[in-house]
Amino acid sequence: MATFQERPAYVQIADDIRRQITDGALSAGDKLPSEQELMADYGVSRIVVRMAVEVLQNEGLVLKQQGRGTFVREQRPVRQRIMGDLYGKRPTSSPMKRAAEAQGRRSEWEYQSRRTTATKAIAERLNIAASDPVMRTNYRFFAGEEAVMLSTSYEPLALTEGTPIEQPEGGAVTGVVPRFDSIGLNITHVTEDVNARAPRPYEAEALDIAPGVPIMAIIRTYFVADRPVETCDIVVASDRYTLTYNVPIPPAEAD
Amino acid sequence: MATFQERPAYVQIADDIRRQITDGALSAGDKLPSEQELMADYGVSRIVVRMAVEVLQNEGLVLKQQGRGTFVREQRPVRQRIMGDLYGKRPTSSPMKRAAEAQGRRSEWEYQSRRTTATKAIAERLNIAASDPVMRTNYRFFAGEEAVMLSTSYEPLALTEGTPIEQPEGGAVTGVVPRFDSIGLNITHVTEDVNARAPRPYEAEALDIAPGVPIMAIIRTYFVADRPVETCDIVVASDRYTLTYNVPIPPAEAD
DNA sequence: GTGCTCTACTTGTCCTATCGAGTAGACAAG
DNA sequence: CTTGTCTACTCGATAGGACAAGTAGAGCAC
Repeated sequence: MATFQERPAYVQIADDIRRQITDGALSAGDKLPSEQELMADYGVSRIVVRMAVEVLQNEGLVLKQQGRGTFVREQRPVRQRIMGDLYGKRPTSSPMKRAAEAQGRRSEWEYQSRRTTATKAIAERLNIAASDPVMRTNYRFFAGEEAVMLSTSYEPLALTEGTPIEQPEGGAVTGVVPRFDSIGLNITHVTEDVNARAPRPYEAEALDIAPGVPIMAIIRTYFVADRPVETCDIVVASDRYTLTYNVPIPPAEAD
Repeated sequence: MATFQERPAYVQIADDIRRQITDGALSAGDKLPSEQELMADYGVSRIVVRMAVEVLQNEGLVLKQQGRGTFVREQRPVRQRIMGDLYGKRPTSSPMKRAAEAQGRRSEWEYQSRRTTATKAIAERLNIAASDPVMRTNYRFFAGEEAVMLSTSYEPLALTEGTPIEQPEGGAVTGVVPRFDSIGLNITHVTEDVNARAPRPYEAEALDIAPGVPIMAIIRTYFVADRPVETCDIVVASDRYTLTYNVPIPPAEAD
């Protein structure tokens, strides 16, 4: 019997509009027909066209604006965040500052540091005991007016307490590597665990993230040999940032 | 007058359920109340509870299943894809194979190679002329039964034509680095540009991606000094993979 | 010209309703 | 005990309607 299962109308309409976007019949900035027009064009009720357009918005292809209409989104992750691209040079400032300066932008950020104790998850990442004291710093990075990156860093106070770098910001030296260099802890490598997910509501608000745009969540940890000295949760909007990693391939060993 | 703008009912209901999930009142695998129950609980119509639950599904927090109910999703990116963690050893097989073997899984993949010409975008990445001949290979990688990664690689035929590695797969040597080693091109480094976005419909189907789960799109390019020799588009589901990068920090230069 | 209001158009929110389709458990038939 | 069927419950798709709220342009008052 195998009744041919017809695909839902809203899916077919979404497919049709998506094809127009990928084919270029509709390009970035163009206005889609209004809901009334789409209802007439496809001969369906309003809920169907709303579901179709919502599919496209969740795919990040269009942006609905109340009172104005629905518009094809621009696809443009303009900024780059570069890791492992130091060309053999040890950094003398923070990665954020370097990336901004490389693109001729002023870098600006807000921060708030606070003494606290490690949660279980943070303790595990720093290889310390849960409830050991840490310095937690919340950052908001800006490019011009808009916030582009959120970050929360954790440093074990066992390492920094009483040193000039106990406070991550406001001292003479900026950047994790130079700061730890200044107290004789020479960072050897950094790991980044990258994942993507939909933004939490407060992240969407803080970073002004459009519907349908996921965020990239980075867990970064600095090491001195095998000992973690700083770990950090970073959140960036995927429509504004591309993460770039440059990984050297070591030469073959001589046997 | 400043009429206090009450937030929409469906947003408030979504907030309430989200809070129950983050607080642990509802944990992974738990079933949410049915739409009928939620209608009664909150005193709203069905469309409102459906909109509320849809918000949560788009955030990746719950999964709706027709005929069964709505369930809190598990948050568990189990697999890791590790780059730059070679501990000084030049790889002798593909990264995919190494990651699978490190976790005790068999690695399996399908592929299809085809001679074609470079598109403008690919030509730019390989630093060749548009419409120069390239070998394109589509991959689907599996872990057990499920597909976990899609990949499309491009190699300039100007480099490989007539050599034993003209076909990326099926030869004696596997993995990009060993293959190019075998024809005397010693890869020096690899760059990866990472971005996140909602899956395209065919990607969602091929990788069996649940609603609300974004993908990570990686552009990987292998270089011999400054010359690109292979470039590749990789797509992985963000609920199954974490990308891990290990970046060495070079020692300070002696002045 | 400047500023205001009015209006038409757009999407947002929410309602009642109906039928379809997938699931799972109860239960009867074998 | 196994198998098939029936049924209650679940979410999916769609119709048609109402009013709210944001936008932009026309046109009027100054």
